[in-house]
Amino acid sequence: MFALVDVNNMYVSCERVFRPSLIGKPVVVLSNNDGACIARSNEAKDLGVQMAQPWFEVRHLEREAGLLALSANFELYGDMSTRMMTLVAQYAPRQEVYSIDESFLDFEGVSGDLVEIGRDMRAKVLLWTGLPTSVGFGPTKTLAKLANHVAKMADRRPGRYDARHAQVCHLGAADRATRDAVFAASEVGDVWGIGRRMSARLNAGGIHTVQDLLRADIATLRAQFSVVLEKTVLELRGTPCLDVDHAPAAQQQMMCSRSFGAPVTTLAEMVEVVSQFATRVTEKARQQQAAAGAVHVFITTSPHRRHDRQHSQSLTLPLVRASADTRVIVAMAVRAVQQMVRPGFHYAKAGVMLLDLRPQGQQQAELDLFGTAEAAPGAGPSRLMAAMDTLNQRFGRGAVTVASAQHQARHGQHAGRQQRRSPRSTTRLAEIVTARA
DNA sequence: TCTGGGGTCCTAGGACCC
DNA sequence: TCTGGGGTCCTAGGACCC
Repeated sequence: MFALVDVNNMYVSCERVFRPSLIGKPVVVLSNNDGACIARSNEAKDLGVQMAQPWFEVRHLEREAGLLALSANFELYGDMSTRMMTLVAQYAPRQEVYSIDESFLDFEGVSGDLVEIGRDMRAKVLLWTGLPTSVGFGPTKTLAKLANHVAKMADRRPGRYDARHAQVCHLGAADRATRDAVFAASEVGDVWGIGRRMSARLNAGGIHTVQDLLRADIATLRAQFSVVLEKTVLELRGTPCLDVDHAPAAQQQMMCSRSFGAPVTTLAEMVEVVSQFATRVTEKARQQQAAAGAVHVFITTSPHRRHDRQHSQSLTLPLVRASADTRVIVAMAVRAVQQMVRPGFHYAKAGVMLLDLRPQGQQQAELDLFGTAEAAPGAGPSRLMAAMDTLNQRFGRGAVTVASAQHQARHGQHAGRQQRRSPRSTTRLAEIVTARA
């Protein structure tokens, strides 16, 4: 039996732990430039705020309805996530950390009443971290996900699902009538793996609820959609197609991208920002002892500014030798933007992606054919890069960087607006919570 | 004025192989 | 006149996830 445990409205809940006055109020957490809502409290959802909705569209609710907005504080969320994951891992032999706020647990071989175990786990996470969670159990990951959705909705929207499912829902133990009631009350779009596009197509074919989907002919579904949907339906029927991935393979790619606080119009500015992104993503690669085989860079104007001339372009540059050296990656990224940036455009976003990641130091001997060995600083863990990482860790990001990123590091003009960020209470001593006597 | 930042997997089509 | 067929690998793009 599988469980899916996740934190309700994760980012908002993290903020509430340190600012209890936010409890019960409509709260959103904003993306990097304070641009869009990336997390909403239930109260904010009830006001009609949508996921990823631009802040300027809902800003009027600040006055009209007391909506509160905070800048994202990922350092805090990441740390809270680790605490919560460590706690729930103790309840089952195998865990897959699926996202910052979600974890699959495999209860194979565990005896006892799972609903009771789920309630105990919820209570402990709440007591020890302050984070409210929902727990769903099912014989497949997809059913555990659905059960989790039911647990949350039964708590939030009494009437849609049986109140007994609130907070902890076990679809694997439910009798047939109970399960059917859940399937009939769930829309296909509520199912893990069925997004907006597929929902629309399924709806057009008369399939609206999970019950409809389970009654449909699976071969036809596979032919008209894909094996992905076929697997999803099999999982909903109780046939496991997906296992808990407790030892995930190393990442294949990683990215650093950002929308700009102000449009970038010149090559010189673009070189600065992209150098910064390249620096950051290479740092991340080194943390995972990975080296990149290729660098992918993209730049784009804002598709939302309809009156602007649009330009989106990307370029992938292969590396002769895999590298995790900031100088090498920045040089490639700069070369890419030099080929792409055109005058007269207002660029709104750019990103640097490292592709074809492999363990650092794993070099193929035949590449030395090119005689690049002595000029290949990315070949192993470089002392220079290690020193740079240490300095930046101690003195703050950007303390030491490559020259082309320097201007940005000093001025941070494209670093983005983040005017509403809360203290990083659990990871910075200087920002620790003060209790009044 | 102002619109997130990460990832994964699957498929189709082309290049290339024998 | 008539010009193979099957396999693999790679890439781009699309769909999904949070």
